[in-house]
Amino acid sequence: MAPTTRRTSFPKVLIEKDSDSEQSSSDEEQEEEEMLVEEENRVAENVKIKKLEVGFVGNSKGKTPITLSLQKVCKVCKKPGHEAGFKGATYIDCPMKPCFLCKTPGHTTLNCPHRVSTEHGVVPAPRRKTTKPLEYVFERQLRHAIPLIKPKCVIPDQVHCAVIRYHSRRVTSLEFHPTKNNILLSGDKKGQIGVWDFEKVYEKVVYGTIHSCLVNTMKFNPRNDCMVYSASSDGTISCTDLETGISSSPMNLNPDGWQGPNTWKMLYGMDVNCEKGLVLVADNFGFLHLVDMRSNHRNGDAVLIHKKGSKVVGIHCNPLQPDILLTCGNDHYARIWDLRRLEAGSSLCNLEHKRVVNSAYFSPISGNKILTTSQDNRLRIWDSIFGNMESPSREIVHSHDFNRHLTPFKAEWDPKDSSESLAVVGRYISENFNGAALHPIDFIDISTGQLVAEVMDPNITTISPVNKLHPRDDILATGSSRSLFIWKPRERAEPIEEKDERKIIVYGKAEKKRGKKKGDDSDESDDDGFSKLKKPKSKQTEWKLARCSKKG
DNA sequence: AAGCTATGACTCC
DNA sequence: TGGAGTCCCTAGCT
Repeated sequence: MAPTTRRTSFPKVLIEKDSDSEQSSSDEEQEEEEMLVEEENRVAENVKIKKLEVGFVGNSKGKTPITLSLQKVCKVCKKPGHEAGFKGATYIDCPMKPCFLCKTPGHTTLNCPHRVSTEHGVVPAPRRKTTKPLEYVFERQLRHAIPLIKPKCVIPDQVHCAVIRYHSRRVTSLEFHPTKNNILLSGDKKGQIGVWDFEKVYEKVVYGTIHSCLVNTMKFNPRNDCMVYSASSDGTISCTDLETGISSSPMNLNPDGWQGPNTWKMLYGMDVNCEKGLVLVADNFGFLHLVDMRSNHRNGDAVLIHKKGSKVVGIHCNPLQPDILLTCGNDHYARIWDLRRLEAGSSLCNLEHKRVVNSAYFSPISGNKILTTSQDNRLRIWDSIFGNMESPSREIVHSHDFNRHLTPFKAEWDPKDSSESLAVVGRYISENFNGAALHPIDFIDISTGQLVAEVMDPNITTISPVNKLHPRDDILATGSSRSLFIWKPRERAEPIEEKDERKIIVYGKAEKKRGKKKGDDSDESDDDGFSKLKKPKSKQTEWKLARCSKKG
């Protein structure tokens, strides 16, 4: 049989035969075969072809040897002549594909005009002059509250402490305690919720029975900061007492258990409307549900707020007007609603995106701006909800690709920034930092698109999609894979001493494994994290061990 | 050390 | 409309 390989699926191993006794059954196949041969010949000049005799076929008289050509092809497009992948700590794109960063064809990430170097590329959306009365009111009444001169921002750029492999699955959500400055809550893919005092580092609790899968959002009860609401893909909202770990379920959308994927409801976006005493939560079928905080029971019927059957991933109540609601989801829209007259199709505004919208947040102080993160690798900013909402005020190209194995990236405002221009978001594509492929966490001035800072640590080689800035202190919390990190400004972060187990705690299986043969690791003890090329992933969590193993 | 797999959006037919 | 197939930088385990 002749190989019936399609051109688009060029094989890594070709079976060549010396005899051409068999003809292709169709012209198309023949043509394809010719193209393959042509390509092979062309590439043979550049790429070494190893030939390997593996056996014999044919009749008993003259056995014809099968020769395998191990020809190097691009793992992305399966075509020869180039190769995509890591060269050391630098990733080489496949030139046949559109740019991995801005998604436009004609160039690769390496020479993309939007490549993060000193600044992000900004695509200014057309800013139409409007004479809307609301915008006028905004200019008169609100603009003065926003300082024109931006305050100097302090970037938490050094890891202060960490718990490695704190969770048994990847971290999906983070939340700072509203009053206790040192408490960080973290939810994971398994449904566990961690409570960590990051100043006492070892003081941590993991509640493992609150949910059975992904903790998508956590919000504190504004009237009782000991209680936290959590929305999960198990279809429940839980209300948990952080002191005791005892939780109740004010809502369970899957009371009959698993009846198949078509009926299983999952809860994603959630927020609290303190004025009305409501918890608002949305599901994967496009519906919004309300829970009364006093009675801890459902309030009214579900309302369809996004395309039926599509996932609603984000809900945010306006900080100044809690009845104004911002939602976003898989139907490629962020939508603004008025809670006082909420019904299907009654949105005040629909903000169109090219792909799924991972998050949409009002600005934290005035509530007048909107920042969205979309899977088309763009952050979008609307400068005034009273202004022209037809198109965003700015689009910032930023690498935060969708990847089914990662928690979706969400750009988050700095709640302390009075100018409402600083946002933090993890970066997907890695950069070669002194020979290590690292995925930094970016601080972006969303009023200009400028990259204010990119923070990274040689020990964190995993992508950090979950980030939260502290409501009062200059602290950044990061969830990266199963680990948590607390960042502080370099001048204020206590340097982590070698052998310092007070600041970096390592949990998990690999530690035990490595612990047994700790002595064997002595030959790695000169590993400073920057000394090699792209470090193996397994090195990520060897932080403490790498430091501890430095002796003398 | 290579291979497996958890898993989701999107496109195509 | 829905099912099958595809997919570029994952992370962790065997």
